[in-house]
Amino acid sequence: MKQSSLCPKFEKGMQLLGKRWTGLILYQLLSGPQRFCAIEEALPISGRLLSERLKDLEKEGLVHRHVYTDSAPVRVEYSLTEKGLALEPVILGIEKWSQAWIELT
Amino acid sequence: MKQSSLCPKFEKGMQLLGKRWTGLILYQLLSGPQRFCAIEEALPISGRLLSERLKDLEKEGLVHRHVYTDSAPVRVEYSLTEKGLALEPVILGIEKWSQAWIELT
DNA sequence: GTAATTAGGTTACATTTTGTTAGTAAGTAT
DNA sequence: ATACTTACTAACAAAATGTAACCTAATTAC
Repeated sequence: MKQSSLCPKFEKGMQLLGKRWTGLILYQLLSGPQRFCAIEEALPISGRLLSERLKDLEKEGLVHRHVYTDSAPVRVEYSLTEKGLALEPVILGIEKWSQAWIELT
Repeated sequence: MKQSSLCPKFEKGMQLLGKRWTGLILYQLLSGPQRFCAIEEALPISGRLLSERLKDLEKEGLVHRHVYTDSAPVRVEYSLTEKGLALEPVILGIEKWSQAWIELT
């Protein structure tokens, strides 16, 4: 791997979205705060990876994690931060492009 | 992995962009048709993977491959198809988001 | 009291995908 | 004949992913 003349911010941003599941998880959260199991059911992703991705996204500040300790079993809700929400147009753009251009085999 | 109620077109589109390097390769081609070695130099990607990704993108119809046999050594030029070019706003959107929100550690 | 259930994970391990390095084919230049 | 170039491909190690089983703590069913 060589040096690139790419903007490091852009490179990092692409690395985030260019990771499997990230886009779909963010898309799912666009419809509102959701619990772990709700996201797991909505996407064809396994619990292991969902957990891993949510941890990444939280670390990068795109997703917020809120634990409700009042009820049991514990409920954990994930929601988009301002930074995550700022990706909405991009994600909806991908959705539109897919509708327009992708053909199913 | 479970069933999802996701739109299959969107899922496939995300799968494309959610593959490592795809976004950066398309970004690079936005600046015009380019040769294999030019893309390789512009991005921190190895020849093996660049070759693999370009083959994928060609198969999906986002990229066109043109071989110039007149000169030697052979020149191969890659360019965006209409379908690939249609992703321009999305890719530039990711660039803008990265500039605005990514902080370098 | 014992067993089963639920939510949100984690561990262990097989399979795939990546990254790295070396090598190939066809045609030039020396 | 030897070296050099472009655009790859083969071989193999390292990392990421998919799959299944298990864990903890509280709650309910029997």
